[in-house]
Amino acid sequence: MGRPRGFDAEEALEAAVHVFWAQGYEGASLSDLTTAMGISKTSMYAAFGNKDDLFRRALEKYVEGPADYGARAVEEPTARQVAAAFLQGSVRATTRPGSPAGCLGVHGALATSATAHGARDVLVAWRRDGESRLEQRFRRAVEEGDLPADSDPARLARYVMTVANGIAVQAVTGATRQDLQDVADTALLNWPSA
Amino acid sequence: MGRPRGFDAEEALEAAVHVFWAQGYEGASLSDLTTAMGISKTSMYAAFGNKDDLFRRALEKYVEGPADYGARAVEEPTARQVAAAFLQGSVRATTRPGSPAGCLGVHGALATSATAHGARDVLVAWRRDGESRLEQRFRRAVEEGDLPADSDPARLARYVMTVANGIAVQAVTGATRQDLQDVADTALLNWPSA
DNA sequence: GCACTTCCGCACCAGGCGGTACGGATGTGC
DNA sequence: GCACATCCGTACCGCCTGGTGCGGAAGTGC
Repeated sequence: MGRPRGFDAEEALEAAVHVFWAQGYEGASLSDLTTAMGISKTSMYAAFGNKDDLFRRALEKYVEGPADYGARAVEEPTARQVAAAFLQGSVRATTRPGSPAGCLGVHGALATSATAHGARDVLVAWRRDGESRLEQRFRRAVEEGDLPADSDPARLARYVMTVANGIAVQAVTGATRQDLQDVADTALLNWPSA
Repeated sequence: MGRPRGFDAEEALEAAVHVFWAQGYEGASLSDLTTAMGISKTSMYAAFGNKDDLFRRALEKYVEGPADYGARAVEEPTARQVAAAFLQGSVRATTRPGSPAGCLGVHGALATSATAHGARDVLVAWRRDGESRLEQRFRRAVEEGDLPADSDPARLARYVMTVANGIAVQAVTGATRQDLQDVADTALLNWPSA
């Protein structure tokens, strides 16, 4: 009952994802966001709560969409393929034509003004979670004999995540998709095998 | 002649370096800066110009101080030692006790609000310059027979820089010095040799 | 101790920030 | 078509931003 919402919330959220992706949490002002979303501040507050809530919703949408390569990578059959898929996924996500360069998560995680601490903490937790999923996957690979028994799953996971983070930084500062694919390939030259 | 300045400009600049390092260009407000520097806004403007100029001066001091590992690394005798020194330098600089975690350059390069474009461009240029110094050094290594003849110096340089950038991101989000040293070691396991 | 130069604390500026109060417009179920 | 719930444009809030004008205090060389 009552008058229904005059805009598509999912579409508006999609627009917000792009703004946060391009400008980070702090760099994205409410004006930037609502202009891109095509709605007024009032509508945004009614529909999403506040800037912080909007960011969390946007992050969810980002994780399920452009950044779903993490969840898919761990499904690969071997540890090497997991690592390759993860890095290739990060290369593609951070250099996607028509989308902002870089990674929404990395942008936001480095935001440091006091008002952005909430957003930052969410992102740090997300990154940690991704790393721990990789670690568990690599631990399974050791059990399955797919990685040498003396491998250190935590260390490998951290290595892969670090390279992916570096790729995100490079993408923002102008590296091309091919440049970064070369980096990803280079990073995997020494991958341990059982 | 006239009344001399009541504070040490180099000391004040040092304080500004720490604030920019911890909070990035956008995250560091004039209040944050002048409070840490122990001077008034007026004095800061008289001594340094404006926020942008202050940032450039701070970056210079950062490059000559905490981030001088780049210039020193390329002096190492072999390409492998160059890469190892560069990565170890970045690990140490980004996890230095008593200093902010992470890299001033990476923080600032990801700052994206329109007012920060000046600072960002300076940092992107700095990063590019560092990468090209590494590339030149690796090209020399190929000539000297220190790297295989079919090595790609640009690719190796980009790889090293990418890992270093990833290290900076990880440092901000809580990785320890030991964690990151492990990452650096892992990154060098596959280093090509002639 | 004088004339002069520089410093620097205070009060202020316009503009943007995230966020909200209000009330008329708009659509709903009955 | 009525009563009601919801939407949303406007106008506004206090606060902080980077930056400045002013005038008295402070130190200089002579």
